[in-house]
Amino acid sequence: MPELPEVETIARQLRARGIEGREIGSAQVNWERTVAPLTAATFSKQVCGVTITQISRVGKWILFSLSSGQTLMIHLRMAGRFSMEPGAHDRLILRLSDGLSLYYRDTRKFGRWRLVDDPEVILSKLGPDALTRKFTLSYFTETLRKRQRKIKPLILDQAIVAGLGNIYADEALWESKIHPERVSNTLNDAELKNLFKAIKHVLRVGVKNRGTSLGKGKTNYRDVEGETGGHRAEVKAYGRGGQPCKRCKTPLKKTVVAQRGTHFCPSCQLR
DNA sequence: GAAGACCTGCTA
DNA sequence: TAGCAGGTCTTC
Repeated sequence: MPELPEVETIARQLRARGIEGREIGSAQVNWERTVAPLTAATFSKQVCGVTITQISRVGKWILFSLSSGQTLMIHLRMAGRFSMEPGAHDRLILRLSDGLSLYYRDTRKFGRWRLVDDPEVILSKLGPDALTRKFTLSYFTETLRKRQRKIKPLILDQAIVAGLGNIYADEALWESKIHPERVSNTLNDAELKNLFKAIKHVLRVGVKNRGTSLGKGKTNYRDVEGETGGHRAEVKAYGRGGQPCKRCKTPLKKTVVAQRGTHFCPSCQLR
């Protein structure tokens, strides 16, 4: 569930909570696959006594730089979240200096904590982060022209551009009036530019609103403080099948594209 | 490409 | 009870 804006919100809040500079006294791993391929014992041993020097984000990854020289790379997948308070479904707990604890909660157990010597082993497989200057219009244009693939799965592909997930992909396509099944190399210059700008726009606004929370319950997105994201009210396409388009009033359609639920306006997003 | 796997919980 | 969910990985 968390995409770039949600992950960025969480990284900012972890810094605001003073996690940087704290030493890990011990790690309690309650679901061993979270730290795979390491075992819980090896993971705990390797992070014990190590200080978290810096917290950053690339795409949907959260990076904890460690004083040991290693990097703890965390991917929240569908339902991972952090809390400063204990709760149900805590899969990993870091006991930090000064009595502070950091709780990693993950109802669906999909999230992964990777302890690596060199983060590039993972990061080099990603395309540029959508909100950095590395993600340029010329890169985007050249990359999409070379491909002959439906546009929605292309912009969801983290090796092309890192950060978009199913919500913001639908939002960016709605914003730029492009049908999700358009084939990438049929897009003209104006369309490519509009889509590029829309991707940056929807993600920036998403960050400003501290992410998007939809449904209810234990798998719904919450930030570190337990708050829902404020972007829900700004969503134009995702989850709005059957409701009127906010541009032209035509009822939006919900279909499946590349095995993902997809929401679009059949009137203003032309194929 | 598509389908299944990994998981649990919510909704219809 | 079946179907679906904000993500990715593996295997056809």
